[in-house]
Amino acid sequence: MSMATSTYHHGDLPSALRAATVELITERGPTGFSLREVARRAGVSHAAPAHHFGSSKGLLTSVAAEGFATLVAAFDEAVEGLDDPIERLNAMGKAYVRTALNNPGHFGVMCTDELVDDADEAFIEASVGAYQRLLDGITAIRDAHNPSLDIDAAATMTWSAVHGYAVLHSALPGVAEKNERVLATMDETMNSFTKMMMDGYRAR
Amino acid sequence: MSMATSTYHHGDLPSALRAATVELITERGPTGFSLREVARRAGVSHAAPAHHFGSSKGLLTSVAAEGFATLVAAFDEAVEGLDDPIERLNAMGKAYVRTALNNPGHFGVMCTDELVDDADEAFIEASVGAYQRLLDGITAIRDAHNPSLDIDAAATMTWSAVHGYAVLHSALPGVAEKNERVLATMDETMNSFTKMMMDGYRAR
DNA sequence: AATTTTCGCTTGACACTGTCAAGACATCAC
DNA sequence: GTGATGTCTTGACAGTGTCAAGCGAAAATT
Repeated sequence: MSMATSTYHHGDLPSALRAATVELITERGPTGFSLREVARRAGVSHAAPAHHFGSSKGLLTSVAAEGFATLVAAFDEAVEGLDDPIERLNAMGKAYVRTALNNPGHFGVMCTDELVDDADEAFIEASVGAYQRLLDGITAIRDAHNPSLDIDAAATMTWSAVHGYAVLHSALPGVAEKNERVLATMDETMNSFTKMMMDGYRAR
Repeated sequence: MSMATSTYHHGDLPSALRAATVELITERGPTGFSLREVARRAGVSHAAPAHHFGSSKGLLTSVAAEGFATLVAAFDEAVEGLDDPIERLNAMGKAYVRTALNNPGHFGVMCTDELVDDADEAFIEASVGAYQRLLDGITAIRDAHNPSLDIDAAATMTWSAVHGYAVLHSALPGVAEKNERVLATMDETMNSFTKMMMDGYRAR
């Protein structure tokens, strides 16, 4: 047989372990993560994860890469059909915060870089892919509104602002209460961000 | 006798434990932190920290509070003698990033909120004190430049941008190499941030 | 001055953690 | 069928946070 998700004894243990990891971190936060508890939830022995991911860092890195891939997909979906560069950047900002708050298990790992192996290929590819989306967005704004815009500075500030907002406003654990409230007001906040930043990015 | 720093057997064990914690986290990152290793470095038994701080969370909360107090002091020192509101906010932004990168042991704990007890009094006081400095700075800009500026939105974005910048650019461990390079270019980056944001905050 | 209480800290134990080496065992290639 | 491969288990190791009990010095009380 050739089911994509079926390999050997378990079926697709790596994916099951990632899923259990996300579930566990969503419940207890990155601190509450434990390789053995993940193994327990996946119904395998305590040393099974190490076989696939080497160490706990390997597993978390894989989860982080998955998170960045999700983010990239969210970016692409958010800008679909939008032409105006400012609208596109605004949509990406909202998509970033929304993805972060809706996937707290992933997000918590993605942005605590000491949990992650920066040299991992899949991780690098997904994360630079995400940043590239932002750079493209800023470049489009430069082309449309302000030829002398410093793309790196603008990109750094944009990413910092949105990332900082998400970090400061995502609570983990205890997602339900707080994150939903933030999501409710997030659109308006992002609109403010966009307006304030765009006034700066545009030529005067 | 009545030496302020001398209490009992050790002298001032709580402070010594905080110092050892900062040292340890600077070396190995928040993940590498261990209550027993801290006790070892302070030269006391493995359960001594719990006696003063209850749990590892208590110790880390105390370290975080110390970090916010340091930040408040850095804010106040940075704006001293400056009158122009924009200059003052710019100086505060630089002070934030500088403090974060120069005190990575503290900063790492301050901004991973699951390590910290949000209900701790000293922690609350120090952290809202820091945020209040920012609010005051934004308010001054509103008064001087733009009566209709939304203070909360501007404050959120400012804090997010600066915090996000610090988070994304502080490496831990491995401080020496990276953080110094960031610090070298940080002033210029913060000036860009200020310029871009101020164009947005000012009335058009 | 003697004695009790208080407080700082130690000791020992518990269940838990990540990682490593060795083995079991199903599948695949041949 | 036989060996090789890769998946997973088992067992052990040192290390962890936290708890209960105990020790001994200082302070308070008498």
